[in-house]
Amino acid sequence: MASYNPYTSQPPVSSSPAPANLGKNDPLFGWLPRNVTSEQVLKAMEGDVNPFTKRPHSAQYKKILEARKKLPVFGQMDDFLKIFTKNQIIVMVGETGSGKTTQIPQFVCYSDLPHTKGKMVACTQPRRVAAMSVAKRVADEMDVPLGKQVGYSIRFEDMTEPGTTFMKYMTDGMLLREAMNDHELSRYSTIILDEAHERTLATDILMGLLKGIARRRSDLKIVIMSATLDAQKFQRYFSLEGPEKPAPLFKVPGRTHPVEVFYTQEPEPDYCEAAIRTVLMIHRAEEPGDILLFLTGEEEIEDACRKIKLEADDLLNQDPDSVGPLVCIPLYSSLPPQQQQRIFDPAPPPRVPGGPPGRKVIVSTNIAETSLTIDGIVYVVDPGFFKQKVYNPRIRVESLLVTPISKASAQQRAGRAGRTRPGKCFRLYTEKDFMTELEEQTHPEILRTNLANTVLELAKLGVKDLVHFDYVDAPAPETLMRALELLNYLAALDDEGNLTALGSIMAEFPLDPQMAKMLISSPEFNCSNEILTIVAMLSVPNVWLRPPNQRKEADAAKAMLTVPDGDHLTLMNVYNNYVNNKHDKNWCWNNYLSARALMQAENVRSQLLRTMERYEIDLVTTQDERRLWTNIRKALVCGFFMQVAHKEGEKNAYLTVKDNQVVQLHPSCGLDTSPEWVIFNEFVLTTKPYIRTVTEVRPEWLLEFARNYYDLSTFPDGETKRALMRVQKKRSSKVAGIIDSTPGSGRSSPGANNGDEPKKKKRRG
DNA sequence: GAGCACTGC
Repeated sequence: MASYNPYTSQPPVSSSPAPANLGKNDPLFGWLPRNVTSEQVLKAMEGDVNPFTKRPHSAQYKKILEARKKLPVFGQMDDFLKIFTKNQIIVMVGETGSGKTTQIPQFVCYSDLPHTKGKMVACTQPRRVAAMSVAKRVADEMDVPLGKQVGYSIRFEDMTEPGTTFMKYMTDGMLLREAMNDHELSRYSTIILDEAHERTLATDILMGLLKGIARRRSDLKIVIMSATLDAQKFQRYFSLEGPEKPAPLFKVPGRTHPVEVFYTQEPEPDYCEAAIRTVLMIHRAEEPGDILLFLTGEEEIEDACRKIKLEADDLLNQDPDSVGPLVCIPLYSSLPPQQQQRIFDPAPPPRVPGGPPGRKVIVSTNIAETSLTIDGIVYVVDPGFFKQKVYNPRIRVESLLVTPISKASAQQRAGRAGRTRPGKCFRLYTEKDFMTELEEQTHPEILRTNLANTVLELAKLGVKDLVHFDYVDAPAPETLMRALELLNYLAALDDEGNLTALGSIMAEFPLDPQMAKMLISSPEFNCSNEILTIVAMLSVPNVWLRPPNQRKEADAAKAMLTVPDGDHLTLMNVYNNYVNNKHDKNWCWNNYLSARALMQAENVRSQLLRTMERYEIDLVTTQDERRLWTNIRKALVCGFFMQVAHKEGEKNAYLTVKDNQVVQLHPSCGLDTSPEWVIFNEFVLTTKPYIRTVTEVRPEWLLEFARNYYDLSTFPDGETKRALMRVQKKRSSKVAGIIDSTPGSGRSSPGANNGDEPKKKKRRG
């Protein structure tokens, strides 16, 4: 045998097939997959031939390599490779600036050699932009074109080449999707979960899955990358051989500058006012350097920017010799990208040459804590609050609450001051409160959210017992019960909790179960074309723009597009008009519509259409408009029968069916009457309990298309139940009238409204 | 008569 077989002394955890024989001049000649030394890797990296493409390394490559060598993680390659060789699961901690996201996956590729066995290395990210930009960087570092050996996969964009790509960055949600149709994730030899400490829903579910897969697939290696504070928890969670053997930890220091932290002496009663005062104090008294202030939402941010600007201009006029000019830049996600770019503008120049330098203040939501990094920040002002989604399973409502941040979050915020040079962080709470009042970690998303979608995904992932699934943190039983109950009513799960054929298709759609059910049912009502549009519109951010100084004009424009029969029909009408106006941005602008959101809706619509085609769900429509609208409203009932409210009393007060929550129509609602029965897309708890995106429905549809849920014997007593009973009585006598066609036995008169004809509308008010 | 923390499929 001429060539050496590299697999004879392979460690037991691997069961990979033998690679193609390598010639003596191949940079990988003689390497033992998963038993590669740092000497071998360094030699290959510094060699003239790219070991993965067999092409000469470019000059650019060598330059980048020199920069990579300065990263803290690079100096620990040897340690990493040793620990990777010896273990199936590793927990790795690398602080900001360590280079872990770009380097560790490359080290893994050099050791694992996935391309020699037809496998891939995956590295997940919580955000799309991160997956894209890191993949681009790593492709450059490995001297390959993006989308070939190194690629990425995110929703709407697959930049990989089957058979060529062996290093794939992807969003955590995307890997979860793949797992639904490949329960063992068999395409991957190593899976790296990055930013695990963020505890997104997808990462949490992946951790549970991977723990199970690791037991069945000894050839799969797993690397969990996280921030310091969470490492122990993950080490314990991934101790496959019992609690006394936690998963090994690999730790890399960060490369940041020290940040001095200051606390207030007393608690601040008004954090917004205190924040503004602190920013101005820094501006007056501290060395040059930009400021980052964390507030909780758009309104607070815009208000603070106005006030800071006013006061700073005053200071500049009073004392131009010692105070420089100041610009204040708001930052939150609903700002158009162009305005978000402003955060990278340089600070303003001195007002006069040689005068005091200018300063930039960024007033931001939590988006600047994780998603966006801004270089040049020297001062952080942290009032200690953020808006958090919380779910109340009892009344099935998610709401946003201003809550104190966690210690981990406070640490992260402070760190934003030390990216380019030593900085300062001003915390607007006392040190005692920091020590005693703040939680260690932010609650993971799985504990704060409606899990209907997740439970359906888990069922599709083959998890039989959802309650006893090995969660890193188990959700509240009531939240799981609510999800199981909804999915059972939607017929996605049977009474034993098993996934039905319908549920299996529902899970394929990137939609909430109610919307998936509605879409799948819609061909029966000859309106799948329209329901598809409505579902797409409901999946994107609000399309209505309402600039503060043009509210009247915006409302008038909205009225022109409103369909008084229901907000769902209005959404469809907006989309159709958008398409009829050739997707014109100016048309959007003139009608106070967000072109960005409408483009997104179009994108989502075409993705959903592809899934429909895959499952042969017909795209059909009804020609007659009034008939079409009725059919659409019937199809709505098939998904949203649990989100129905009944008008009770005089003053537009509604009561949700079964839950008996008192709610009102949201002021954005376009109905011109207040109908007796309405279906709603969401229940929001803001200043009052509101139902938003509302359409009128007929009670007989509820009884007909959602028989199980509208089994009146399960209803609490009350006006809703009595009203439904009257409808039921009428229906049964109508049915009796049809069966026993004796004249006069049926109550219904000929030509009674059968639901296909429009009703006359009463004007409200 | 009111919003819209942030992601992801």
